[in-house]
Amino acid sequence: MNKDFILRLTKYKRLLYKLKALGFERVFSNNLGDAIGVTPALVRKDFSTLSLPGNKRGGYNVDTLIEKLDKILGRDRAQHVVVVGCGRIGTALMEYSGFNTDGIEIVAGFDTHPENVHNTSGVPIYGMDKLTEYVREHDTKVAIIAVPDSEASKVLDRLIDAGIRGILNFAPVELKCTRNDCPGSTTIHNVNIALELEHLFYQVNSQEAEEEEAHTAEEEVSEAKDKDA
Amino acid sequence: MNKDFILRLTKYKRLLYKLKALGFERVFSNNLGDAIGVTPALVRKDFSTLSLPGNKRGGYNVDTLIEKLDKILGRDRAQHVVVVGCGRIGTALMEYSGFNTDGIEIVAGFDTHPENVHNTSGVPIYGMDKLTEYVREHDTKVAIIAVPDSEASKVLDRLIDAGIRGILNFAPVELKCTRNDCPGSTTIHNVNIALELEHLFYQVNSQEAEEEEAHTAEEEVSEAKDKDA
DNA sequence: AAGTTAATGTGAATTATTGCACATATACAA
DNA sequence: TTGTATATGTGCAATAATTCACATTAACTT
Repeated sequence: MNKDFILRLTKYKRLLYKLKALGFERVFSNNLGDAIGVTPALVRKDFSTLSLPGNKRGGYNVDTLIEKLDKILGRDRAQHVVVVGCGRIGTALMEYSGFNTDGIEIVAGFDTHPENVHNTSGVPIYGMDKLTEYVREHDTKVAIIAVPDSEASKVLDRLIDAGIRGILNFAPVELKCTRNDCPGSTTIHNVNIALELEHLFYQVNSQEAEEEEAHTAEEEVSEAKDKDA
Repeated sequence: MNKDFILRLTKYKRLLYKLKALGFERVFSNNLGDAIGVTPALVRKDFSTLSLPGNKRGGYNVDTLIEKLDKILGRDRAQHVVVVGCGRIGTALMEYSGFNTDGIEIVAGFDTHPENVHNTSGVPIYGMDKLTEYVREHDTKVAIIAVPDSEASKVLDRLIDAGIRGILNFAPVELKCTRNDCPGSTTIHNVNIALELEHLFYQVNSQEAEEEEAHTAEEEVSEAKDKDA
């Protein structure tokens, strides 16, 4: 069960919801493949490994796929998230519009100075001292870390202690769990924006280098042609 | 040249900067491997494919690695980014602290209503009508999209027309370039927060399911033992 | 009702990625 | 200077991921 695989599943699911909204009743592996950028064979293989059934000629039933994928991806349960750190990024996330349609809800925010938080989102903001209690009481499993990097690992510890099992980290440090009670039991995703940008710069730069090379090669070819002529 | 590979390179680089700051002069493949979570063999393989030289006993020279990686990752050029959409997320990014140390700088923001933007970052904010001009004049290659989903693909088009080659998209839609002049020439990274969260929920949920299973299995084992006894 | 077309489902082949293991070289010690 | 320990560099092996190719079967057509 690999990262890319799960990512594809969520992409399938979101796409299927959109298709359903458009009135689609069934869909083919090549439609799905085109839309999320993989080969139809891979789509079929994915569905095959999940035992998602299709019809030999009629493709896949959209409703069936959605239902089964929702189950597999755990949408049958409430998907509640807390945000720790209510600065610019934290509060921005609370207002983020892309969640509601996915059954995900940010239910609370925590900050060392909740009284200073400028919050227009309607999500309640509590002091950090309430964090553990809240998470335990509400049996919250997923949290977003949006604190400064200096606080991040401290917060991580507290979250794990409180029972959080999935963490999305926006702090500009690569968090990973070093404690012995953690391996396997807590998943951390780092959204490292600087890293993403560097990645982009690399691609852009190397692309340009390639193009220059290609250009040079072209020139050489045309020179060769000139020679021939 | 795969995605994970490039990601590892940037991780190596960042780690090396930290190590340099700590006074390290050389470093071993197992140090690096431990820190970024891969085997030492893979580190050596990576460096080998990039012809990054090491010493048979003395490991790798930190300065050399940094210098070469910076070149490979394109840090020898200015790394300027513009942000399109100066809402909560856009302005939050402008204040983001993790960039400066990486030679990345957000140089301008664009918004349909620049006069309404509450901006404390010092980054100049312009109207959308200035976007193309600015990008062309400053030869900017990378942009962040932080507009509502309804605007995202429109903005994407404008950015590509203006000459942007790398895009980090925070709008809650999966952007990809559908135009014929685009394939290969523009790289788009989607930071889809909802997708990330779904991913986490999936992992958390499936982990719990596994644990329950394991628990059940354990019980069965202990029952079997009871039977034996 | 029979034939044809067009899709799935999947074993096998291919390709990409990662890890192993050891020859090789180099820093350091005695 | 000689020996030894230790880390690299890399062909090869193992594993994982993807694609191919085609048998299979269900929906349409006639």
